[in-house]
Amino acid sequence: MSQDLEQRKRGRPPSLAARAKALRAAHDILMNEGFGRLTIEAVAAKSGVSKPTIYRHWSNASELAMAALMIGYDGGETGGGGSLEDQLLAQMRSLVTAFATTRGRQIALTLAASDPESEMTKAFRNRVILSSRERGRELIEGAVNHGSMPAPEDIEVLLDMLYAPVFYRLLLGHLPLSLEFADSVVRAALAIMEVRQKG
Amino acid sequence: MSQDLEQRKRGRPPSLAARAKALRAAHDILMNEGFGRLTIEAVAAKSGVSKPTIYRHWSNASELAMAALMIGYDGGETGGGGSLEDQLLAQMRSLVTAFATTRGRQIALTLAASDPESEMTKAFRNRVILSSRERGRELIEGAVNHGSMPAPEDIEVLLDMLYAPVFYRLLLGHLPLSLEFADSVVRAALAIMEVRQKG
DNA sequence: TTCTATTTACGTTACGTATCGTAAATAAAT
DNA sequence: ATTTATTTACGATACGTAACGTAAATAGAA
Repeated sequence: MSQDLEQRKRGRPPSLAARAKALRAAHDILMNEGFGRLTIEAVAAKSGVSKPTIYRHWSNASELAMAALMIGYDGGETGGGGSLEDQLLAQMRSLVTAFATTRGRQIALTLAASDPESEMTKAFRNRVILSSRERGRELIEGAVNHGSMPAPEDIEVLLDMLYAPVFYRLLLGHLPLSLEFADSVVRAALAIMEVRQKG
Repeated sequence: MSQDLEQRKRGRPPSLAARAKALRAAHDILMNEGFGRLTIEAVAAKSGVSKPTIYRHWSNASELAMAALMIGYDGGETGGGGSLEDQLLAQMRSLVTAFATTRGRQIALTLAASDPESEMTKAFRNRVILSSRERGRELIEGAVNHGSMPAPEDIEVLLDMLYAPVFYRLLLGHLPLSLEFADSVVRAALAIMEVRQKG
């Protein structure tokens, strides 16, 4: 076997097909019936994947729910090319798309509003809020190192200004979380950087 | 409430109907499908009694199987009246009746042949073999105290001669376990007692 | 190269319990 | 005597795992 391919473990490999079936079923239940109806038994029944197999991939229903929620959200990682603005725009749009639906927002709210110490809440915060912010940091630091933009005076402030408005709307729901809104936030944040550079 | 009636516990009483339904279903499964098919899930499905309720009455499938097996066996306790011979005959017939069917014998064999330390085997030994023997002891001692027969020289030997042949045939199956056989054993044992009395 | 042995995953079925809403009982208050 | 409060059992549903037979893979022997 070629040395640049990861050597496959002995024995029957885990089935990506089974995993995908379970995730799709979980996603369907989340979107169509709601968070409360997402149970291991329901996913097994709907997907045809056995409970032992589901438990081989995820520890509990919360983990599965989180993974299912993430199906439509790739963290902007596909936006590898283009300028910093292009990349940030791609990430923001992906983020917004994942939660813009009514049900998506309900689920996110349920997650964020539950016990702060619950696995679900911690998973949401880590997987979505903090990881999005870290991805943004990577993009900005990459652009600075690349010489395509000057180092910001305070990158933490910049990151907060990028992501706070999106999660603010997501969690409060007082105004629509649209792609236009995502674009505006990115452009405004970058404009601040340009002003600072000129001033 | 009358003081000679056991005061009923507070709260919802256990349901004798539920218990009876579960026992009947278990008995049907034992007789029609065999010991291996007797599972808590099968009994719940067949009887309509929930698994939690079944577990309130019996600790596991083995206990339930034993209880179901005993449905047709009342330990000869109904033979309250009559002579010692009448009582022993009634008990022996009841015992034989419980195991005389092909399936009954298969089940008893399965029980007796399994791991000597298993709960099932212990339960069978205690509930059937030893308790039958103890019931016989009670009947004989009752008759002696009653003055209707003299004390046997060795009651343990007498009990063995009464019950060993029945269980011997039950467990080996080399000859039929019939009501006539039960009658013969009782009469032979009593005849020995009479001979000893005269000799 | 083919065959056999071994390892690991999958599905089936069962286990035994947790949680919750409801039912059936008694105890206490009115 | 009636109503309300409290206790305990029931059924529904879900959880998470055990055991087993089979499938899908690699490793080793021939």
